[in-house]
Amino acid sequence: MAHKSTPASDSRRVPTIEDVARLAGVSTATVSRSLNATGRVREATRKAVESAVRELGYTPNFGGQALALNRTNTVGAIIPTMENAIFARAIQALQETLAAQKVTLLVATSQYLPEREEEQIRALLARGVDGVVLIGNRRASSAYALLNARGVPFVLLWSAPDSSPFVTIGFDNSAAAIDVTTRILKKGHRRIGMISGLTAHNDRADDRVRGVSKALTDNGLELAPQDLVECRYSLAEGEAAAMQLLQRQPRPTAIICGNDVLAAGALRAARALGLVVPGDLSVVGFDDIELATAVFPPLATVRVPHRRMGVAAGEYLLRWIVDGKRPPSLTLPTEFIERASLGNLCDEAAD
Amino acid sequence: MAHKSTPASDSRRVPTIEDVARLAGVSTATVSRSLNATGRVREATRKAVESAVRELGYTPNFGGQALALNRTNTVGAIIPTMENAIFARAIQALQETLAAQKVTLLVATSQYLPEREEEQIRALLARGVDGVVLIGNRRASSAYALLNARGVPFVLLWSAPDSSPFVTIGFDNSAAAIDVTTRILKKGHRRIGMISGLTAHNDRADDRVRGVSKALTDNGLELAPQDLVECRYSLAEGEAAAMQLLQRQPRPTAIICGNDVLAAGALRAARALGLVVPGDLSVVGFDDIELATAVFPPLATVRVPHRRMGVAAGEYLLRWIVDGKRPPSLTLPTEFIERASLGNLCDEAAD
DNA sequence: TTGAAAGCGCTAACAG
DNA sequence: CTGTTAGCGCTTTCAA
Repeated sequence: MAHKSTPASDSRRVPTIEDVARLAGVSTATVSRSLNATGRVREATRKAVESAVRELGYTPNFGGQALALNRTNTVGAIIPTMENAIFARAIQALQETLAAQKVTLLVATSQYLPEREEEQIRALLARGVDGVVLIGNRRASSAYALLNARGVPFVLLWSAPDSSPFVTIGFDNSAAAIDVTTRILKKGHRRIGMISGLTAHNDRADDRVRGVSKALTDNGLELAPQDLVECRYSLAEGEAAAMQLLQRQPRPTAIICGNDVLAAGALRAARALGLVVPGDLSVVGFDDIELATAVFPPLATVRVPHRRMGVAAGEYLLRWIVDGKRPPSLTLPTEFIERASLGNLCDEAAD
Repeated sequence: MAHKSTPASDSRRVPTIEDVARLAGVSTATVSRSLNATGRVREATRKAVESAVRELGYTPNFGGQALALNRTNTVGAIIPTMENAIFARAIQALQETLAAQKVTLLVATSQYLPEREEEQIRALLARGVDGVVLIGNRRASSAYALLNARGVPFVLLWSAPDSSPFVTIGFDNSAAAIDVTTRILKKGHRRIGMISGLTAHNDRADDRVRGVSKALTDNGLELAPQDLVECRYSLAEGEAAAMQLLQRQPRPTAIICGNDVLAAGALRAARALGLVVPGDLSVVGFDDIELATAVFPPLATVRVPHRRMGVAAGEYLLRWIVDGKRPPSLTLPTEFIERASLGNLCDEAAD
């Protein structure tokens, strides 16, 4: 008791709601009500509380609040990597959207490894996140089971609904790839190679390959096994993959890449082989990150709705967390961005 | 009481330590001890607890744990931006280091804005982070005051100790810039321009400018106001800045850039003006991110100890959090990376 | 409009 | 080696 009556002297101690209550001459309940604007509080009281808060520099204790509310105001996102800018814009937008509602974003990376992703899901859940954002819609059911067991709302980005019964906010990778391929065909290209990210656990990569393949088939061509090289999303691997494709005889006149990083690698390979882009070879990327215009020639690519996905993910999740009602999926458009790396084979022939 | 005796029927409820205790036939204290390996527990008991945990799918409640321990096992980092890869590798390394000790990393961005950074510090503190990582060592004292008031350990990355009394883990930006400049001078360049990030609230940028300036002065040259252009760290602004420098008569034979993104922009400007790099113009960057070798010609640049800073930040902070003892600062070496974008003016003259 | 008091789930003395 | 118990700081009935 004697201990309780003099804690104010302990100036180094982080102030609690009780300190505020004491200083304002009210109860802790009133402080809480006043701060959270829940329940009516007389204006004078509110003012008193406010000034006590200011004087003490009070901030609600996170643990206490989380415990009492059974809510952490935290959302977790697991992205494959932070090493390139692919997910940065979406994450940034997500963070801003959440922050506007006083919700913090926890970002983890999976390095494109399913086990690592599941580990991270577990970690986020253990930290009591109120919602989760994942990239892509194909993963082991055990991952979804974790989320469902806790009843934590989650949305999947970067993919279209697919057959998946989950909330998806993204775009149709396959359709986008079909569109790209069709445009390349229209330019007169017939020998087309593709460099893809590893499709094994990556629905986006897989869908893009399918799209290219379908478009070719629909036009009486085909994406033969040797026309497709899979590798990790790095400049060096993209370069090596392009080298491989360009060694073939006759070599492709166009290479479609699973993302802009791979495409930049392909550009480097072309240069190493003394090939001129787009004169000897056309290259198209995917994502439209800043890198696409940093290289030369600038990359024709597919612009993906980075920010809109991030914003929508935040909004959907926040609403879901509050009202408990699962939102519908959302599919956004992509846009083909024409740039110098894609050349017109017909024109050239006419040269 | 009647309520308390049947909660197990409530299968949807997230299990608590009490459920585990009940199922294992022990007390909650024993469960806690067993799980946290604090205090001796008989092997058989431990096994029983373990199986109960597994059966219920129990995970400690974050709020409860945070409240009891007065520790969230969370560290926050505030970086200027996620849009380019500059900080990605360090953050990744930091995250891995922390994760190994079951500590989660919270990443926020400040967009290079001091007010925004302070806001984020406040937010992190409100979330009860146990430690904080910031970039750079110059900021308003109010920012440091926030940290100190809460007594939260924090480290500053990317800079050298400077005059700052805080724990710094980084490198000497000025020395690195001097080194770069000296090398360029050795190559015979005499008209040297510089593109810098905005130095106003950015000690790294400022130190790099100082370094270049000092090296020039020491060699009987100078960095005149019109030889230096400041802009934001984007490709487009870097390009515009380079345009400005290259319009001068006589134009510089070398441009030193505050980072690789700016350098990539300079490369684009050179190309737009029909200048060949390094024949007509040399360009050097800073950071050595992947972009440096994605562009053509590949950028000579300064390799910064990204990963080592991230790892050290994690280790220092963890130790500090645990034992309460402030660690010393750490200054790491940088390395000049010679690549094709830097040409030899003497040789050329000799051609 | 306000206060008293009962938890939220967990840990750490303290006893045994 | 294990159980009892007293909080950690906050929110939220329930009364007044």
